[in-house]
Amino acid sequence: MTRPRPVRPGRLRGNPPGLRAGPPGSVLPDAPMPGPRVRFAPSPSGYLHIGGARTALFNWLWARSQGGTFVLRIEDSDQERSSLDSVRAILDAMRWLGLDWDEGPEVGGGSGPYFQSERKARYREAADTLIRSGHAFRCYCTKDELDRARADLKARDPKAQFVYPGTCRDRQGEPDLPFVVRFRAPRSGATEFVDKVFGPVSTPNDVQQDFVIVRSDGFPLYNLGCVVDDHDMGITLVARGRDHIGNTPQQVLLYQAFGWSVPELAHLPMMLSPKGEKLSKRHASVSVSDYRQRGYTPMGVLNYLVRFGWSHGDQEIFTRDELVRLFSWERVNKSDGKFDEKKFADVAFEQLKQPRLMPDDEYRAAVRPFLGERGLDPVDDERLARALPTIRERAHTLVEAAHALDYYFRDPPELDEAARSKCLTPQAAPHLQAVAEWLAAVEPFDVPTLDAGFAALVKQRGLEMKHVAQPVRVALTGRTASPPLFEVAAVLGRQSTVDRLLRAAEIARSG
RNA sequence: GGCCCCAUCGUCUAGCGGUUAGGACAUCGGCCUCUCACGCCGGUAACGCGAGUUCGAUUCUCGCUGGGGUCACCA
Repeated sequence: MTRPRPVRPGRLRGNPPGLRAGPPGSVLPDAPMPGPRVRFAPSPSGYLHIGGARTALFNWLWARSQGGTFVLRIEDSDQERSSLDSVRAILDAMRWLGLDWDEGPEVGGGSGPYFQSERKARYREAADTLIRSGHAFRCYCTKDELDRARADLKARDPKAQFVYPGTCRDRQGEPDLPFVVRFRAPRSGATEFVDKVFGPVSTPNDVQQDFVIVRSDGFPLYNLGCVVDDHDMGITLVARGRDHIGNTPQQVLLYQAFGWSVPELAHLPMMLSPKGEKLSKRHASVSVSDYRQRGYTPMGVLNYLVRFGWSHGDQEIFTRDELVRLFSWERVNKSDGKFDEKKFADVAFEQLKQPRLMPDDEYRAAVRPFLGERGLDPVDDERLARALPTIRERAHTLVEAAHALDYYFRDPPELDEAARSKCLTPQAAPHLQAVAEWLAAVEPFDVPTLDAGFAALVKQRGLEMKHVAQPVRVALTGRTASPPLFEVAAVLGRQSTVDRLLRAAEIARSG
């Protein structure tokens, strides 16, 4: 159901030749795809935030489940805060998560450009339309004047809320002064919309003020850019975090002023910090790339995120296709939730652990970079394939998996000092020697035979299993914790197993 | 403070008038065992409060309380 979309190489900005759109607002005749058009519109002022990823996911799921179109738009109208590095980081994280976009940076599409910084003329044109129709006006008040007025009011009445006094509402043109464009907000009545998640929402207009839609530098403000782009790009449903529900009335007002129909709206409950505040990096890792580095898988991340506000009975873990098949707005919750790293870790582990959800070959490919980070590269794929089943249930992340696999690929294994001093003692030396000699000759060299033979050997020497097993474990793995002894030995093979035991016996003898 | 929104275990949630209020994480016991895990069994733990509506409210309505969001030439 999910369609992998090859991403075209090329310039980061703009569209590949041939995909360049006509004037904004037009749709290429050969482009139409049925179904809803949704978008994710991050602001490139940092990494991809985990909450943003959740928003992107819900949009993506809706597009994919309906055979619609997922548009990625970069809201970089604030030049101060935007950076190309951030754009790269966001695109990279989106791809890693498998949230592929049908239109947007690097893939083009029929309603670009997809960077707001390249659409300035269009916003200006839209603002002029509003000025001509009387829905907006030029305001020559400077930021300093307004700030001063704000401060004065605050001094007189600390509780009062400053609202733009309408100074320039009916002022005649003063061509040589810098200006912002303000929307002429209604002062009576109410603005209403129906949210797919929250239902009807109504806000009285008397709390509305003449909000700025174009800055003095000519760049649009969020509400204008958002409305114009969503309209021009043919967006049929806007899904975003609930922190945006408050300026939705302003956007509705803009749609009405333009004479455009309002797209469907769906606001998502917020992901709050464990303490119930707005989630920020003070509380937890909030960057998608952090989880990638920690050895979480894309589906591990997505599974945690999707249950945040959406559910399907008691099911906890889903495949990508299941999510696409099952997702619906009816199942989206209204109440905010708190981010829980422990639960996140468990969901990620659950996803990683089950071969049904993470096939062995995928797992091997995913863990390789982490082995590489440990200096284990290249590794023998055949051995990796045999080693993997022994550690899967022991590794909660790919980082842990790489650690758990380490001694299979490092010869001799790294010897933990505490393990050495505790287990490789002079008393243990003869036992290690005996086990080595037995293993050198035992036939066949397989797990059941080895298990049985070892038990017999221990008994014959009048010892207890636990006293011999640990030295052997340290000999084979360098550690006191590992998969069952002979599962390790079977992966290592006879030669390597015997070598490690003899070497350990040697170390043990010298104390 | 104005406006908007929300309300089931500590957390994520199931529930859509009648249930011993279910699952998962976390937590606490126990089992399994060559270590570590995995797994399994069991325990503690929730409908914020008050009015209605109803034969009957966790579920519907209102109020209260609590929590969150938002009030920029950020998005």
